[in-house]
Amino acid sequence: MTRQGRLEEKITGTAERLFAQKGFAATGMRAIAQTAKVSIGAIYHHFKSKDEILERIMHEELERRQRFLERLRGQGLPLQKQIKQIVQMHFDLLQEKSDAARLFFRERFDPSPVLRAKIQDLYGEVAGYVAEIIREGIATGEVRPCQPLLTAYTILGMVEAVSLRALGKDETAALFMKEGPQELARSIWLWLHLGQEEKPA
Amino acid sequence: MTRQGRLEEKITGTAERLFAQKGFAATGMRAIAQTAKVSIGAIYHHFKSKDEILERIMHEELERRQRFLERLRGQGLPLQKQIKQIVQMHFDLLQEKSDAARLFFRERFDPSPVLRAKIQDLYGEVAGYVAEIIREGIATGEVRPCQPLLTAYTILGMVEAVSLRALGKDETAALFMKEGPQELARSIWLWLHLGQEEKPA
Amino acid sequence: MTRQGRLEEKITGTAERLFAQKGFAATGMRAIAQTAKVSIGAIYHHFKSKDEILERIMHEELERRQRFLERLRGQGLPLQKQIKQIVQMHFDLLQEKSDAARLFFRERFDPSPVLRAKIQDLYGEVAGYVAEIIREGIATGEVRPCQPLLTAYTILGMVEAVSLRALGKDETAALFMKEGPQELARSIWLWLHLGQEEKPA
Amino acid sequence: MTRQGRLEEKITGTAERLFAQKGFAATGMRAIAQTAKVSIGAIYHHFKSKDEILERIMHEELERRQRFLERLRGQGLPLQKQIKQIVQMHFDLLQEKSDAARLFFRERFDPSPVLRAKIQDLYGEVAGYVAEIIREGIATGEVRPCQPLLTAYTILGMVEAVSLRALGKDETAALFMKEGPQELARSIWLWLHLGQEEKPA
DNA sequence: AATGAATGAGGGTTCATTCAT
DNA sequence: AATGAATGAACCCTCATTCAT
Repeated sequence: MTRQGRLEEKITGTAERLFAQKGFAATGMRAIAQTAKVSIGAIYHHFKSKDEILERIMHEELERRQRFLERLRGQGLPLQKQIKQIVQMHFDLLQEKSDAARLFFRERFDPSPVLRAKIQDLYGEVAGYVAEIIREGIATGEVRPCQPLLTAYTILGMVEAVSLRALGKDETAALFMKEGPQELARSIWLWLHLGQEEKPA
Repeated sequence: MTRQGRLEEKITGTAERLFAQKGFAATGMRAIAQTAKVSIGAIYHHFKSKDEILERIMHEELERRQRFLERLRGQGLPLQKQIKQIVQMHFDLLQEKSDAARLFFRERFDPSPVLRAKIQDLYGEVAGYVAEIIREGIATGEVRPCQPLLTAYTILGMVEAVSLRALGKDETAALFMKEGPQELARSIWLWLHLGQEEKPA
Repeated sequence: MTRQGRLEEKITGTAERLFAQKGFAATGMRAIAQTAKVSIGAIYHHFKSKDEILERIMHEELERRQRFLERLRGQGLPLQKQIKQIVQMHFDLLQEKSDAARLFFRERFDPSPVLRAKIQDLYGEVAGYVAEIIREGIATGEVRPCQPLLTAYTILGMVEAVSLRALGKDETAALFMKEGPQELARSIWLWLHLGQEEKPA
Repeated sequence: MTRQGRLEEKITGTAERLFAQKGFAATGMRAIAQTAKVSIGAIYHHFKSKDEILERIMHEELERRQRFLERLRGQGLPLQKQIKQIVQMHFDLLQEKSDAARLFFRERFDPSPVLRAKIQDLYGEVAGYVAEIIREGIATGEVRPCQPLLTAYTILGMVEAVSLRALGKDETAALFMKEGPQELARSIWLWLHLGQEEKPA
């Protein structure tokens, strides 16, 4: 059992890295086998197909995010704190498993319809959760009136754009990785919160 | 000349559609040739490689945006109006050539390093233009102090996230396509414009 | 192991024949696979490329000659006998593996620069050994003074010209195959040995 | 007419060079067309096929040698002089049209059966002529007893080996080109002539 | 559980040649 | 006479996957 887990992790870990570096389509099973120092037969013993490897990696990554959101939901934190936490989670996962994040950015469209649907569902779930927060904020008067779901997508877009840039290797990327979370959380809160005073002005 | 142009357009048009649907890597030259009702040889007569087809499509699409921005620059519109126009353009092109847009969202990471560099360059130009607008806004006091280029990337990220969702086929997508432009333009303006009064608070 | 060796031999054997008949460039991998009743994939499992097949054939053939020469070297035969043996070996290998010999005559110029260099190196080794014999002959006074390496090349040229003609299917070829070895050995010895008495004349 | 000739020469000249450099199979029609600054259509207007280009080049080169031999035959020169002339011709043609010579060495086996037969015929003719000279020499006692045709092939082999080496670009090649003809002519004569005194010894 | 030899369809690309202009 | 766009078979090679061991 432990042995099994070890081998599977070795495979998914290697695949994650290679897929992130060269892309799913461009990474061959032979490359995975050789890099992971495992026989091709062994891979097929644990995974039905190449698609399944990607699926397993993505699935795990998605679950991680879902678990986080569920935990967050139960804590009843104030709105501003929740936003901060969501942004922070994004960057934490980015640093902790940058390959998985990179892979996530790349292969959002490529995989099998099943997996693609799964990914879009999760994305929708995250967006829905954020929209819910916004909706509540509007109700309590903390947030200016707006289309909640659309605004949620907009916020996720901002976070993603900055994350993506933060994955680079230059100084700007380093700066983004370091200051991105606070700056974004502050900006977003500002933006949601303050808008309401502006209209009359 | 006209004949040549026709054939090349037939090829790029078909390729654009297939690449957008199945992905660049998963689309074979044979598939392009058969779908476009053209011989493989003819394709290679006009394009050096499969990469060059993608390159040409991307190049044209990005040039379209550049041309628009240049025209916009010459009109001397007020800042808020310019932002609105840029967001609107994004959505217009999205509706007019949804395949190209979809393709652009996919293959930003996949193609050969050369092509990737080219795409990033052209993308950088668009971002640069937006940054320039922001810079001017800061100078006139209309925009709160910020790093213009990074803010530009953030804005493009917002627009992209909403655009991407708008490409779907459900109700939400329709809603985003319809209300996205105004809502985004308003949001972005708000965000850029308002921050400055907040700091002292 | 045995299985592997069998398959590789089947491939090289078939390739040897086809290359010799139609030429390296004109022989396709499909033709080799079909003739050898082996899948294309199997060929590529054992050989990195088409070039490598040729390389392996050539290498083996040249090694065969090298092994012979090494054995010969250890026997300490008189010079005239050694020459006779070398010529005889040439013709024996010609009869035993006429395809390989034919192939050798063709493709000396065609293959990739890398392979060409390899072939020339191995050829050079054979020539070097002959040159060594000549050098020893000069030292003992049995051979007239001459540039040993160049004389070696000349000798190999003589043998090759006759061999090549002997590969045909007519009467002359049969005659050459039968009388070539003795006649050549006699001629070469004569040529090397006798020159020295002439100069004074 | 003159125009035609010019264009055809331009094509054969270019092809000769390219075939000699990269080999017949590896040289494409497009490469010939571009290098010769001629359209592909124009080539096909003057030559039925790629094979025909090679055929025309070879044919011309072969005829050149035949004409020489016929002229030589009519002159009734002494044996030694004839050998010298034949060797000299070989080297003259080598220097004058080194590409054609190189090509001749390469593509002796590759071309169509028709052309291959033609080449072998000429080779046989040259050998036959040399054999005839030897036969006469034996009759007059100037040459030691030997198998004339076999000896002729041997001689041609020597000349070829040295020629081939002389086509290189190093110092040895230069030396061979310069001294090869005399040295070879002397060696061969020596060899043919002197052998007879040896046997009794 | 684990191996890696074997499969063969399909990949992108090149080629000599044709033919409408 | 001359052009070069168009053809499509064939090129070498890679691939995910299977299966006997």
